[in-house]
Amino acid sequence: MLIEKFKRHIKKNGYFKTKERLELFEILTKQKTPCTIQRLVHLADNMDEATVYRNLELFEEIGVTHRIYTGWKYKVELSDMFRSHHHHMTCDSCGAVISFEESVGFERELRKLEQKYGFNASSHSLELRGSCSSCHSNRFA
Amino acid sequence: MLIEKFKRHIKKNGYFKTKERLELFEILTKQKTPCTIQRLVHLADNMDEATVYRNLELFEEIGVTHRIYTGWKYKVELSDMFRSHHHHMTCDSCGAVISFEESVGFERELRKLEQKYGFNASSHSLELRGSCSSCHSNRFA
DNA sequence: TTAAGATTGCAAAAAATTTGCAATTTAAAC
DNA sequence: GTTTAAATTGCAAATTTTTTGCAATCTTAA
Repeated sequence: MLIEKFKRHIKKNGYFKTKERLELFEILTKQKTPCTIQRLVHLADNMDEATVYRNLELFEEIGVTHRIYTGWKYKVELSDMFRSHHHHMTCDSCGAVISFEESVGFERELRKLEQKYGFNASSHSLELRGSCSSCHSNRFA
Repeated sequence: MLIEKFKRHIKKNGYFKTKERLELFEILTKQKTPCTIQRLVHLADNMDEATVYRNLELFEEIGVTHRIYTGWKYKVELSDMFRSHHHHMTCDSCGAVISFEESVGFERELRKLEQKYGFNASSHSLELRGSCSSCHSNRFA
């Protein structure tokens, strides 16, 4: 269970496992696409805004979540620790967010890159913007 | 000259070429790394904050700039129209931002991806986070 | 069960962004 | 060059987002 892993992770990092943190995590697990902070504040309506902010910061610090920039705002989603590694394509016309896994070929390119620059990548993000298949097939509709 | 191209682009889109816009553009051309909005507001200290915001929005709308999420904030930089296509690696320990061009192999993967999902990508961003060569070679210093 | 320390809610402050409007600037027509 | 209509700016105020201090509450480990 994800939630169990989360509890362990929180403890391992020396923090308390509070009902607010569990709930915020639950909310995050339910999201199909990355979520703005405002939306999370809204969804977590039984806890204080400040608590949401403080916990999102904590989550990011201990690697539970990460932020990505999709469309026009940055958004939050569970990190690879709790969700399989993936990237996004965002449709500028309908707003759809399509997640995809990265290819072996892409990983290989990434490794080449790290080698070339002596850079040690702990994470990476790849975001595409454009138009999804249903939007550009309806272009003249 | 970049600035000439910028002037033409502004006109082509039906907007006025004001000294504020020219100056903001100049500032952008001088940045070696992506810049937070706050920093731009600071650099453009002879124009009103609201003007900076309004013009950055305009620049984004007509494709002069784009935003990327680097480190912890999103930042603004000139788009491919005014700067050669590239991506970034950000060092989490010293904050250095290294720009790199994308490889042919990577482009190929991208095209495969578009084909697979019928997605028409008008732009994409790839951001790496991690530690740069000088930082991890000094890890034990 | 208790005590120490972490976390929360609340209220207020600070920071970031947006908006309305009068004054100014721009571009195009004369 | 003037003139004129429309776009843009600066300013002040409003709004929205994020952060902070602190007392009350909750969590953990003993």
